[in-house]
Amino acid sequence: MAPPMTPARARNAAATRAAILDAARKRFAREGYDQTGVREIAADAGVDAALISRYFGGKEELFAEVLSCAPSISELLVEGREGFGERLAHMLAVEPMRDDKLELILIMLRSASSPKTAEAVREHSGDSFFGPLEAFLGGENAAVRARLLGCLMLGATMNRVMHEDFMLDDDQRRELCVELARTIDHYVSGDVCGG
Amino acid sequence: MAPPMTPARARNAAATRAAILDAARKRFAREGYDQTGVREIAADAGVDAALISRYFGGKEELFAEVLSCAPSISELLVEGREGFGERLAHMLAVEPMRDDKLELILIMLRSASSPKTAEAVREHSGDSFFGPLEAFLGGENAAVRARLLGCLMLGATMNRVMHEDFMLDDDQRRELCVELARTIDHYVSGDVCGG
DNA sequence: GGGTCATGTCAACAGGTGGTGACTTCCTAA
DNA sequence: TTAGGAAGTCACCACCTGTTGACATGACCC
Repeated sequence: MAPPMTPARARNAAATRAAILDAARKRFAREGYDQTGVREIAADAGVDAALISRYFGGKEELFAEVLSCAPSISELLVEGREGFGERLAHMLAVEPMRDDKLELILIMLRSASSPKTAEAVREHSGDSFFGPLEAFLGGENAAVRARLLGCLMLGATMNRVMHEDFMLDDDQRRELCVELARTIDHYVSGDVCGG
Repeated sequence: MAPPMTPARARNAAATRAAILDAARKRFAREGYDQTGVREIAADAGVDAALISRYFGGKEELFAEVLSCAPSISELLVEGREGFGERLAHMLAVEPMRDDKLELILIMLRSASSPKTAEAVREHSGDSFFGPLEAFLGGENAAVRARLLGCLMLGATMNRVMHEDFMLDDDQRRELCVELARTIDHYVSGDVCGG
């Protein structure tokens, strides 16, 4: 008589930790820190809620751990400058939301207002967002251009999730994508538009 | 012998309502819906927390009322197209945060993640943000350009409040302002940059 | 001046939150 | 085979939140 339902993972602490971390990352990205309860995370992970406090110390520490494990912005940059604007704009505006790519932005976006997480989000976006972006851009005013790109990325993502796909139809979203790509490339290259 | 401490407002329902509304607007803009408790709002307004439910039906209805009373984006548009980009960029990036101007954006920003308010925010931003903006822009693709401006405004505001003034010094913020103004004017005029 | 209704106060409740400690179960090493 | 500890489960606590109903008090009209 086997145990009623060994849930694919049999008393493996590392796997349990990973499962919690994974469930938390998805929940935080979709709902934000405040709207996510430890019981929901635990249910998703198939574990008891008490384990979250046991393994991570608490919900707040779990969030910090999620942030530090989340994929950095670097994954967007490895393909280099060629067609960067188009790729990024496409991902921001027309592609179906890729959780694995935009997850970090979504987490930051939806948890930036919570005082418990604001500090962690701020620190992490400095280290894992603007840092790599500045290095990628290079040049004298890289910091400023990185912020401009950041505005565009955060604003686009927020607008897209707040309203359903910007409240635009597919054609309009493609138009938006074209303009977005131009602006992004403009910020990347660093040359001015109007003289 | 005057009453011991008539707190500036003596059993005036309209004034009490207004005081609650005012306190709520400021709190919602600074902390967001979730982080604001009815007891805090009531304390700011100098009234009892029970009056919020009595006058507005509940916290959620109070938020809706705040939204519908908040100044629309139109106030930014009345000065017309001349120097619009520079004015807007200046306000977004270098001016000290004007509560009266950016309050609506801040409220939407900080309360967009809460399921209780998401619907109201979505509706209101359609009616009071993108609507007037589209009308202001005019032209064939006004809807798309309005969204682009929306991305920039939301993203800039979010970046500015998330990090302390973009994590930039004054000179860099002025640089950022210049580029921002260019991009804004570009979206407003609707002509393309690179050919 | 007294009745009456609007206005304001207070205490308590129900629901939900994260966290904690005692208990059980399973694996493993002596 | 059996102690011992790791891994997991459960019940419960303390806290906070929005809301409600009963009560007090003021103003206003007859």
